[in-house]
Amino acid sequence: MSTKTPSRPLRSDASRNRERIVASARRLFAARGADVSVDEIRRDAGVGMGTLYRHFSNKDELLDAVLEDAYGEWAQALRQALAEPDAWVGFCEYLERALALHVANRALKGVAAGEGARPRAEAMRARMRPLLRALIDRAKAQGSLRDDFALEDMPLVFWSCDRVIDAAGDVAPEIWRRHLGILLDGLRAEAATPLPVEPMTRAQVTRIARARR
Amino acid sequence: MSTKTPSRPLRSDASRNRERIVASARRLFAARGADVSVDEIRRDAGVGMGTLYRHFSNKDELLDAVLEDAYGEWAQALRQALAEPDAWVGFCEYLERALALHVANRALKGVAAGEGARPRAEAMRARMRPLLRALIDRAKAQGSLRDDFALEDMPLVFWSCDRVIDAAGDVAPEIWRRHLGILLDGLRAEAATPLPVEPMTRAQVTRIARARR
DNA sequence: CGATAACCGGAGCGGTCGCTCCGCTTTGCT
DNA sequence: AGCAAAGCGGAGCGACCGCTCCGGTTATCG
Repeated sequence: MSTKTPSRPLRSDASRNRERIVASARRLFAARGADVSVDEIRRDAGVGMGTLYRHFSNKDELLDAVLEDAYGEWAQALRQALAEPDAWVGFCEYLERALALHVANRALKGVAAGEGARPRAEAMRARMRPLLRALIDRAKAQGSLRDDFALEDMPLVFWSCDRVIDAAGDVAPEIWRRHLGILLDGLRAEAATPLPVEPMTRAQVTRIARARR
Repeated sequence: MSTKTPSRPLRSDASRNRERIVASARRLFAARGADVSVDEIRRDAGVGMGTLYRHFSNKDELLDAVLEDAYGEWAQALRQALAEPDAWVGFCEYLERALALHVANRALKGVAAGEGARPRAEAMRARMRPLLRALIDRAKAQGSLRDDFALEDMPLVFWSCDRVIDAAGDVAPEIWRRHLGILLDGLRAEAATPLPVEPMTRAQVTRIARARR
């Protein structure tokens, strides 16, 4: 009800306040993740609670709106990776760029795996899925990515690296690159050893995402 | 003040209640992790809040006491791993057994990396550290574990796998084995590619642990 | 058996959180 | 200029959390 294009344009004070909320939310969510409180955001923006909740019907909607740019950068990282002539390099660069975005914007945590009730994120994942599949297939065809890697293994990589980013915080802000390096060494075709468990099914991935909201 | 051996033995109702609290806590913490509320535990045990807090001066102390057996099993997994003739197999089995314990007892999450103010856990880590170093050095000497792996990389493995266990929950309860499999493939000496970042220092690991409580 | 210290339960405190409600103010059209 | 509608701020709700406090109960010992 609140973010739909209204019949009348916003009153000047309203649109000004909306911008201030978005700016504060963007800054605070990026710096400290999705569990910054709405109260802190509205204080930072210098508005009341009522003002915030007239523009965004709940916290998830605010998050989703504020993250829209980040979704775009994420999608661009994927397109750039596909443009890379070497399939393996492209695959690695995708992960590096996507995770660098997670470092710069800690509210992105969990978005790759589909957590939160955030329709824009859902839409982005749907658009990206075929590209991601292409990236993976291309690297497999090249013989560089291990053949038993599945699209549904992607959440493992993001869960894993996101956790390292979160845990290390400001104390070891670059250590996720080391973790990703080890993981990538394990994803090379030459390193492959039979894995003890089949990948998740799409249904499982979806159920896990749905359970986390 | 509460768990020290008292001058007098506990009154019969007191010791009975203590056992009920420990039993409930063990079951609930194991099933759902450390953030089960103390209120739920005391209700499950059928006692009042006062009773619980006379026996354990705070939640962390209850956790630490209840996890003591688990610490023992963990240490035993490490000793068994060192007894294994093949160094690499020993290394792998240590991780598999330790993480299987994390699945059976979700309150163990974060213990490997030193989170929480839990003295018994701290003591166990101190006792285990030299053994762990031996396990790693032995596997490196054998030429199976990559040479640039450091003791301080261990938290990466536990953070990473714990996160997968947590995320997958009951939907894909075995998928952590797949993740660990990929990670282990990346830890093999033959798979090693130069890593982009130095391992954490001991000081960093300590600071991270201290920050998380 | 009666005294008393130890033990009991749970209401309630002070703190989070996301979110609602409503009396007052401002804006922008007429 | 006047006025209704739109927008405003923030107190406060209800649900959590870990933990404290205290009046009533009960086990244990002389």
